Amino acid sequence: MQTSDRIIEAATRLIKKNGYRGVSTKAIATEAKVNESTIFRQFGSKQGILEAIIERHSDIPQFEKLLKEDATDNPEVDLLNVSQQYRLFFHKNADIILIGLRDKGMLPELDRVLADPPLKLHSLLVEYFERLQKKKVIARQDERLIAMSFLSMCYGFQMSELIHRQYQSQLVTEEEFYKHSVSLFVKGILSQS
Amino acid sequence: MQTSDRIIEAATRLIKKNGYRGVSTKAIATEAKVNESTIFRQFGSKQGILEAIIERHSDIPQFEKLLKEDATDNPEVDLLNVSQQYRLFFHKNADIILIGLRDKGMLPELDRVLADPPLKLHSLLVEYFERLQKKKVIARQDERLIAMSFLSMCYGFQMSELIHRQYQSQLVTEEEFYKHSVSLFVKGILSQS
DNA sequence: AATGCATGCAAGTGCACGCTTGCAAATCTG
DNA sequence: CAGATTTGCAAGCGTGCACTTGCATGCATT
Repeated sequence: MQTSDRIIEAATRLIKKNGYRGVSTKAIATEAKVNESTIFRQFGSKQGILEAIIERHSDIPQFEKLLKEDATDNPEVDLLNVSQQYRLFFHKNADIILIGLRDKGMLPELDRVLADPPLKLHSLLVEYFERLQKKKVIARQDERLIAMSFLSMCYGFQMSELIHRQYQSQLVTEEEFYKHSVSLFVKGILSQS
Repeated sequence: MQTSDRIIEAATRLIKKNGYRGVSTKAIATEAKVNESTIFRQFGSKQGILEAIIERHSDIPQFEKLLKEDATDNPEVDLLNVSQQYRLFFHKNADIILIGLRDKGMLPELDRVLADPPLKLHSLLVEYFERLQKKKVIARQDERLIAMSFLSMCYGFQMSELIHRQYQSQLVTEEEFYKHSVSLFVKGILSQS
């Protein structure tokens, strides 16, 4: 069915821009070139559209694999992989994340898309750094803190891109940022204080 | 006048939680224990409340001083100061930032509170790192990139605290985070590749 | 050709919202 | 105390919103 796709896409575009409450079903219908009644026949209610948007974009990143089975225990390699995966996650879910920021608290599942990945990634990074310390690959230090530093760096860069992209011409490209940041971070955790 | 204060505080609380469009003037009146008509006599319109909220919180951070006149050119010291200032900025403007995230695009000034500080800080950091390189305090590297790494780290940590504080019990405290992160970052930019 | 289904169209319903107004009570000010 | 200002109260206005419904039309399947 092509109609409901057009509705979902139109709604996504508008809600991302104006927030759920800032968009009327009439506006969605116009944007989707569809009669307003069709929306309700397809999704039942306005909230039904939002649920459909979320369901369609449910894409949860798989950090476990990168930091456990596939880990090389060379932090420069592994962390670059993780950062790429995280970046990919932001790109795939950009719409939902932006909607989630605007309409936090509307749907529990929407909040989870926003809150879960960083939490999950932090705990995996803690485990990873613990292991590297036991193997004496990196210096002794508080794993919680280095995990948080690395996570904040990636999270901050991506969020800033999402939130401010329209206002600021790209200061640095994603690729050079991660290449440089990961190596800078690794130097930091390798060196003995 | 105590009445308008109560209205502004009530409105801030509610808008932060539900977004501008998610809060009715009636709800604000109830929360402020004030008659609804009083709101309009005081602020003229619903948008007038929002403008008053913004005006009241206009608090722009002064990074220039820290990175120019007062700079010690010891990066560990200066960057810790900057991070503290940035952290302070987030605390003072937490309400507005959260509202700005929700209702981006409603008022130009609201958008600016959100977008300007990171941009400004980035350009100041670029200048700062340029100078340290000329003085051979730190190794040769792209100032734009180290500035962005440091900024993203601070921005990411603070944004994550603002956005997720309710969901995640604090993983690390602000103080230990900055103490650790700054020193890790400085190690990274000091070491020769 | 007949049946069923998705859609368009037009009209409408009820409700919540932003906002106004007139008047009385309360509170402040000189 | 007198006058002015600020509030509460109650009623109401117009509008936009989410959502419904009945009917007509096109379109695909059998």
